[in-house]
Amino acid sequence: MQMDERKLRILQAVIADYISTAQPIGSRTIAKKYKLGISSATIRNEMSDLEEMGYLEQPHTSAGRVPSERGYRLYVDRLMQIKNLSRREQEIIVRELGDRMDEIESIIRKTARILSQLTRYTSLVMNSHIRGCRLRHIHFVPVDSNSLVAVIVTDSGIVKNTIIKTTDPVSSEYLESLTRAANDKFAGITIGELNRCTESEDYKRIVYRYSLLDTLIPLLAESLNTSRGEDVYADGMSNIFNFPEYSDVTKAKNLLALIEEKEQLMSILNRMGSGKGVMISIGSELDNNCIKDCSLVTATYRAGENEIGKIGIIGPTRMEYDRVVAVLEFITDYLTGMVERQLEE
Amino acid sequence: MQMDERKLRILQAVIADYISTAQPIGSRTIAKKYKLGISSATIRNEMSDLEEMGYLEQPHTSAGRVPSERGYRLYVDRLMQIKNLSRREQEIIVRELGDRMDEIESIIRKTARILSQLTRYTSLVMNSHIRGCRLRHIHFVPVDSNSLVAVIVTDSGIVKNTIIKTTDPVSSEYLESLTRAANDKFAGITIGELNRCTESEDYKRIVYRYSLLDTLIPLLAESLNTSRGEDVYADGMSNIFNFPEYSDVTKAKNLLALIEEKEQLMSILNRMGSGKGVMISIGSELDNNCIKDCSLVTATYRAGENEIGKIGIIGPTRMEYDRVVAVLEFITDYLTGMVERQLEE
DNA sequence: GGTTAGCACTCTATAAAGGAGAGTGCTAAC
DNA sequence: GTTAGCACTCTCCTTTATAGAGTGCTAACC
Repeated sequence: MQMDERKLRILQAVIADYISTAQPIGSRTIAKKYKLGISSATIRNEMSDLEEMGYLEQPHTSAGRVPSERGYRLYVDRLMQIKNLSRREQEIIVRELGDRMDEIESIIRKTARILSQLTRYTSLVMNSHIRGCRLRHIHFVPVDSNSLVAVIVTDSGIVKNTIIKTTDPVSSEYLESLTRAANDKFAGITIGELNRCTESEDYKRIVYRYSLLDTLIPLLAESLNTSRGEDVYADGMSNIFNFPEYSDVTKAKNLLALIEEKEQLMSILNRMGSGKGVMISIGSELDNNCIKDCSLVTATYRAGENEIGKIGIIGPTRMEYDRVVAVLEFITDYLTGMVERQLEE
Repeated sequence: MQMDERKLRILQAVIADYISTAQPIGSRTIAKKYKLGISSATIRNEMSDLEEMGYLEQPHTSAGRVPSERGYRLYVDRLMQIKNLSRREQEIIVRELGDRMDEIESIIRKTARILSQLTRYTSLVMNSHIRGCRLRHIHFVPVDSNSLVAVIVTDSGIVKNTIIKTTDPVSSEYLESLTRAANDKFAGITIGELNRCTESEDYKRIVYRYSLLDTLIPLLAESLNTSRGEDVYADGMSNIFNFPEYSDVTKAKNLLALIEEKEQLMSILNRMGSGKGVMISIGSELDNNCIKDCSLVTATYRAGENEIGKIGIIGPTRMEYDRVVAVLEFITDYLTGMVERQLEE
């Protein structure tokens, strides 16, 4: 059995119809709705072939057909045409996100909100490790006699702060000179290098003068490098109830529980690959039992070569892939542009 | 018709049983399970009275009875006995939360996680406006030529940062002197006063020397005072599926959608009152149609007289109030203690 | 007068039975 | 290779019957 143009067009019609109706599709429906110039009987034969080839499935003998994971895979790889966003949708994105880098936390939330509103699915936004980012500024700010805040500004405009407790009291004057010294020495290196730089001659010289740094820098480096640096935010979770596939409560619960389990969710997102363009994982490709009837579509945005974060949409395998891909591409480009403008300054 | 001891005990039995079984309770069940020394027929008569008085309801003629909102209200006000947390549960809380004030964001998440795990309901954690908190330190940290971060540390140890864009380039030396000047003048006043202080003579004098402050302080004050200062975090949303009342998908969707709608959720939390002790709102008392079959139990934690935040549990009106109240009381006390230790330092 | 046993009655939930409808696969004709 | 026709299959919905739980009422009891 081999694939031909007509089979592809029938498969495309079945998938398009199933995505919009969630009902098994019969040969007559295809014959009526899509003017393929062939009768339902012919379509019936072709659909039977497509089933044999593994692209369609039958819920039961006398029902229509439903795309299989393999069918969706073929669809997203070869058949679907990515729709451009309407002018209005683009305007919404630009208006909501603004054109300047704001606080990272705020961008994450806004992005998640827009994603879920435009797609009507659940959106995920993850900010990655900032290991690869370069330190633009570091500031030590006193809190009380035994604790201080280290404020880090990276070249991509990300601001982070970490509370650090010290054993001995520290004066604010001392912190000021510490700030100056740290900026002199560490500005420009990457966060990842902070870990390793404790070996360098330069470091030893400066620690000799400012002994507290020897405690601070490792603490800081650790805090920035551990999982705390990574985080994932979800929005539009109630959207999952828009789809009949989640009228089964246990399925809805599974999905929701997974989304709340940030650790697991991040590992799934991290497995998605971070090449340029949009990544799609369908059903069992996700390799996680809780979401075996879900699809995940993600895109990575970056500053230069550094991955800054991932955005994604999770929903039923019967997903409007064309639309979701379009939205993700647009928003990723927009975010990347925003970061780049920031870098240029 | 008037209430007597026996009616109260029957009501208590009905509510306790309904909370654990979610099934309408019949007179025979009460007679068998709870040794009240009276027959089912007597109980039947009493239950009929309790219904007439508005404390019980009948789903249909030949079913058992279910507590009404009024019944729950009486129960939480007069009947329930708050259970103490087990040693093991207390240990979990202490272990997870630690004993020192960490970053506020991290505390919020941990608290939400513990709350939902211990109660098996959905937890809410809100941090309130920090208007009433006093400024301990303010620091301006350069980001790039046209933007800076204002880092605020309050006396209760809360750290906040806000990105501020400036029209003209600012040197980091200038920011340093600005930081010194601002600390001199503003340390010790409350965040709320930041708004009003622009009228004072002192302020005018300092602005005369550091003209940029005239732009920064209002921006900062606004950013700290607007809704951004308030935030609410939810955890354990998938727990709602543990309860048969949410096997109806539209109900689950309603609740979930409300929890995602932070603005509305905060206004509900803010309406809850912030007296000492635990507040309970049952069903229509919440005055919101989406959650008219939910109950919300909240507690406020504070530093001195300032409200720092609220923690709460939302779930079906058939809620284990006694347990939830115990958990909330314990955690609020614990958080308050943590803040106070911080203040003493 | 309050309490209780007994019983008829009501209502729901569950299972069984009987179409209606949609879709298929096969055959035979084009 | 394509198509019309048709018997067959399977689900879904409605109807019907039945079991079970619980009530309210009455009459007897202490």
